[in-house]
Amino acid sequence: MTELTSDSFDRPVRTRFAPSPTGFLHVGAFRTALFSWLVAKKFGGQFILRVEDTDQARVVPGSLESLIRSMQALGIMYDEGPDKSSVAALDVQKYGAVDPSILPDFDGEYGPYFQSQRLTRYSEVLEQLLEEGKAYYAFETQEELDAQRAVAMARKIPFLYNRRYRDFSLGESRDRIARGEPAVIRFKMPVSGPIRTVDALRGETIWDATTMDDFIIQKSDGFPPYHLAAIVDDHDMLISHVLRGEEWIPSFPKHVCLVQALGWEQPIWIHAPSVLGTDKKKLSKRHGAKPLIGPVPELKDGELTGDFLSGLINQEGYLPEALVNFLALIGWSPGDDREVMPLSELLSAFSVEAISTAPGIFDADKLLWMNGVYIRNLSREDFVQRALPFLQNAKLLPDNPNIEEVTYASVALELEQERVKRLDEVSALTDFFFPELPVYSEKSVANWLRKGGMTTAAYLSAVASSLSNIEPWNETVVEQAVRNTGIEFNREKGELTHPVRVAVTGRETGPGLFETIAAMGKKRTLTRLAHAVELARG
RNA sequence: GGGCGGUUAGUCGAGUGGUUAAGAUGCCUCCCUUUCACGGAGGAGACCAGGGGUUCGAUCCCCCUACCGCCUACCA
Repeated sequence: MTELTSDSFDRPVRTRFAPSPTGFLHVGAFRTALFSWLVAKKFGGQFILRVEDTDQARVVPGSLESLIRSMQALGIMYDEGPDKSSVAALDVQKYGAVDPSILPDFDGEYGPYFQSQRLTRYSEVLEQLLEEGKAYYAFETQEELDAQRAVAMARKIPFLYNRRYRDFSLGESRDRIARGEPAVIRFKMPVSGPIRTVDALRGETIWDATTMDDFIIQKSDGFPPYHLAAIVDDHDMLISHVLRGEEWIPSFPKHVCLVQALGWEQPIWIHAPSVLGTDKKKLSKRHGAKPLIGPVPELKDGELTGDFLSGLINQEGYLPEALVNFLALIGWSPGDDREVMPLSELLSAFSVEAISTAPGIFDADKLLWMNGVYIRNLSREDFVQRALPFLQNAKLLPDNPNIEEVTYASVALELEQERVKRLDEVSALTDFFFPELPVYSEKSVANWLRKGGMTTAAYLSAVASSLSNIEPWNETVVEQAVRNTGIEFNREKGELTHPVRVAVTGRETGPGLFETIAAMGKKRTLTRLAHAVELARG
């Protein structure tokens, strides 16, 4: 088993997250990025963001900005990666505009960090491989390959490229290219024998070379595919630990052979387990995963559609810190029974060895619980600060509220804090505070207003008149007044409070009755009481 | 079809050649409370995927099978 501590590894620890800008950042990809970040920070190393945009056709406008904003929101930022100038050099049409204020001024020493800007470096490597006879030009067209594949499929035998051009002379190939013939470059994999790979978590795997073919390392458009670009960049960027998703395991031997052919030292390879949806299928942009930051236009059959997906953080109201905590626990655990752990604690508890090899399911119920825990742990001020925008989204608060409006909303918010599990719930929880009259739920009116009829009407009138005289208007005095009236009417417990609650809030559940009344103020309370008296009379 | 990876309650997961197999979430009950939520106390829920070995003894070690997943592109 490869040693995993930084002491046993003579290079500084550097890890990377290397997404392709083909959509929004979702929880599955982010979980793996988080693991990478944790490894780097655990050993005082650097975390790099590298954009894998070698497939130019799949670049989606806006995905780059969404990616960076999400990482920023989650507090998992890169030490090296896209900066103002490298982003400015991008085709705005293709990548979408990126607000420069979210970008760092400098990218780092090993850039550029966009693969599309590293083409000359790939050519160098390709040239070397060609010269050393470790790679070769191949002239099949896409159509020819497709046809061959179809034949193999029909005969139910595995398709392997026939290596037709493996031993062609380089000179002859170059002539054909000079004549304008399109070609790709393929890497010479061993034709037979065992290929050994070592993963830090899963140990050694022996692969049979006869089941592998000579894969493409330069496409006919001149771009390298992932297999080549990632290997070159990981080397050039001095990546010490390549931590990626387990979907890369099948191509692991290709990467190991490439590194070997180039005479480079293997990084420590770590394949983290997938994050699955409730249906046990891997979460992906196309399957069940939601964006961290939204809204994001959905990509359907390669086309952007108007079905905007909502963001977990800014629209559904999950706290970034709760998300980070929760996600860290999918595929990793501290080894004891701790679960609610802020980032700093996650960092000190983290270890590569404790990463699991088994995929984990994204359990939305448990996330909801944990989000509630984090919301309750927020200071009142912090909670209000974060919740206010959700009230504005719901139009309960104007876009430019005055001081009084903010103060009133803040008090309402504070009363609901311990009940909130997602920030977007605050509107439904506090909406009755705002209009002159709340929406009276039919059920509540029937149960607590109409049922008592004239008796209830009399009781509520008495409550109203008693409240109209009190001074000062605060929770204690309000409670005293209501309770005294209740006693006069021989009411206690629910009989005493429920009709009043329904009268002033329109519903049966909510924060403490007296603090609610105190918060709403005298005018609003009396207006509602008067209305409820009418409702009770039928 | 082939290759690879995975398998401890619904879910997340700890764990060890001998344990009553942690804990959390979700569910249920009770307590607290004016209600809801929070909090507190309990409860149900796992033949440790199945079958063979090895062993005095296997959830743990080995083999086989099943199931699930991933890859099988001039995508990443």
